[in-house]
Amino acid sequence: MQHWLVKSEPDSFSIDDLIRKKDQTEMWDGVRNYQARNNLKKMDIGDSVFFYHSSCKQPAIVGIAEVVTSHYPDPTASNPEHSGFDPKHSDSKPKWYVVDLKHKQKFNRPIPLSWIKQQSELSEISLISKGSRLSVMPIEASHWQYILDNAK
DNA sequence: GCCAACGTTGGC
DNA sequence: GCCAACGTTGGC
Repeated sequence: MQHWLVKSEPDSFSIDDLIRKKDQTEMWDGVRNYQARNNLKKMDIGDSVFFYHSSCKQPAIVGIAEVVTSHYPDPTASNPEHSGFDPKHSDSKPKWYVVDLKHKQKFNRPIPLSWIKQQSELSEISLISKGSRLSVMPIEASHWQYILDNAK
């Protein structure tokens, strides 16, 4: 099993929004970056995902979701009415993909970015290293475990 | 609101 | 294929 981290701006879609969804599940659409997309395509059903709040007062990992589908074409990319529309994308020749994510756990204590930066054990984590602006990134098992142990 | 760090675009 | 210009992300 692999571990991941996805970012979301809580003003647009927060972990509480995910919890309120039917089956606590949401199609994770709108990824329009090749590296992030490639990460998305590597996701397997059952993989665990940190839910990260970005561009807000306290950027932090706020909980865990689970991958419940394999990747499939992003329907918002083939909808001209949608802001994520891409004329180079089609259902027969998809360019962009989504997976469905299901809520699993919300931390009592979010893990702030500021704390993560202070941990020498996490100095190599993808979240704070080069290319850290990706909205979908892999997390090493050791980093995952270290964060979990401090989340409770 | 600023700006660093990227990614993307497009002229050549 | 290079690279300048531009756009976006996201912390601060």
